[in-house]
Amino acid sequence: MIEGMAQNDNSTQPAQATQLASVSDLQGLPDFAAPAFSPLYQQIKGLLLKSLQGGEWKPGEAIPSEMDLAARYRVSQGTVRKAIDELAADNLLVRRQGKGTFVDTHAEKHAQYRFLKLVPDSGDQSSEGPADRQITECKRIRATAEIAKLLNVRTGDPVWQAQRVLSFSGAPTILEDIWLPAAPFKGLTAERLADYHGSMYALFETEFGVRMVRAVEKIRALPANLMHSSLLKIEQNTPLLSVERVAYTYNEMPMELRRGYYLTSTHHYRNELN
Amino acid sequence: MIEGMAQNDNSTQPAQATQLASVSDLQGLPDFAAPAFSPLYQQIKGLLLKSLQGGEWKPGEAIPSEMDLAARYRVSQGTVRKAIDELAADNLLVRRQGKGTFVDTHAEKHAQYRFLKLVPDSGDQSSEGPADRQITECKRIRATAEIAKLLNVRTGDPVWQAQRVLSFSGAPTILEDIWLPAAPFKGLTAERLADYHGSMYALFETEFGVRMVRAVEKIRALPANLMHSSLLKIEQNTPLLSVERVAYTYNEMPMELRRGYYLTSTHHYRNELN
DNA sequence: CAGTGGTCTAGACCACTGG
DNA sequence: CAGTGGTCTAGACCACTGC
Repeated sequence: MIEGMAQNDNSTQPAQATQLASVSDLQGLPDFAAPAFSPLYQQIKGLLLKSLQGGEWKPGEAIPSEMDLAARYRVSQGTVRKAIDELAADNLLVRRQGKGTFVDTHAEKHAQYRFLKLVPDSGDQSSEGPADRQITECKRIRATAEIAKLLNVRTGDPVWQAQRVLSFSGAPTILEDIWLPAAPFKGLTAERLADYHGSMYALFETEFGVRMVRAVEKIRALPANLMHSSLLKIEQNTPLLSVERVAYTYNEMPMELRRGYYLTSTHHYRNELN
Repeated sequence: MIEGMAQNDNSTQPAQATQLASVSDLQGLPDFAAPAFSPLYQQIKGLLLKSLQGGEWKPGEAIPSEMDLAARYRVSQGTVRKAIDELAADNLLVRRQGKGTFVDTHAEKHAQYRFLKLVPDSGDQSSEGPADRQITECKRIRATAEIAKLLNVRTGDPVWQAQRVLSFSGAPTILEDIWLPAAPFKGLTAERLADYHGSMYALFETEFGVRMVRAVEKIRALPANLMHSSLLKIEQNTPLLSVERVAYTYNEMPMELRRGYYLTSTHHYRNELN
């Protein structure tokens, strides 16, 4: 099927965008639905995405060269290039001049804290040592309606519930409650969480083949309750930054719910707006 | 000088990247300094940026067509295109197929709340009416050392200090303290702030020619003090989201310091991570 | 219909990496 | 040195806008 796409009949004329049979044709959408023109490079992007999801190329590995992909899909290098450009912009791929294009991974220095935006007030991330991680809980429970909805599973489905405390320079600073659908994370234990050296998302990739691609956070201020105060060693009602994060893998599939409580006396959440 | 750049001597061969005399040559940097190769399209981007800063094209206006710019700079359309692509990605320009490329502006629907990430918990931004804005203060003061440093002016320099309260559906929700360097905002008054229909950044553009391009926020949780509680009509010590924002115009020049205090009982700060 | 941005190709050369 | 991504060009045609 790959072979048949976007073939150009006239070899002296450059090929133009060729429309594959679109999904809407098969679904019998009404005529007033937009014809959904999609340029060639978007279709290529879709095919690359499918290969990434399917695990044809694993995190950290190189994908075929632009020339190879151009040959495979029967399009020009420039078209492949544009597709890869977009995937690189989405942080799914990483280009390295002279070496190749690689599947991005959380298991690398540059992406160590990709989703953690809490930084010391000094601004110097490296001034403080690596975070000390303490797993305080890891058990299998049944999803409440609320959790189930956010994780896109059914109420009562099995999910992992974990809790951990992160300390910087010995000071407990972050408390996190984490929920994961049980199925994709079969075999998770507190030990594996505790023993792993690297970010939690790197572990998800390495041990379970689940790559987080995107996340959405809802941030609030709220007073520390009894649990917060005892685990973070602060007084009750101390204002905490509440960060509810839903992380998604490919296909907008939610794979993690994380409720973080950040102590912001010596750190702050840093955000850039463009 | 524009005419002389990147001229191609050989008309049968495509031109290659031509290196203009670089700044470092003039500054006599040591030899071990990187030669700072910069591709043609980056140089074009720089020239476009200079025209934007210089006000050659004003917010909302169309810039010359890609073909015109290619002719002006003596490069191919593709090279201009790539320069514009980057400026569009930075939200400095907006492309509109069939119409042209325009200087982006805050004075438009799609950018109305570009820097305000507080949304109602319902998620439906349009469910609540437009914010009710109440200016509670606008006066000229002398910059404290702290304010001066963030605004990149000298301690004691004149700055505007304004305060306002935003209410959604009648409920006070946001309190903002705002500091602006006095010089670029000559003639600001509480009336002008109050009377203007549109975002504050749109006013800055329209009335003072100051276009905010980028901003950085530091977010914390803190307890409401007396002032917060009275202006937002809440109890003291209610946890508030504290959002300190520094907004920059071209050239990384800070032009506004804004300290926002958000009530997060019915709203939350929404952030997307990629 | 002309003019704009958007897509696609083919081919050349440059910059960088590693054997 | 070969192989990779990065830049640049020239030219063609497509999609969209507005007169």
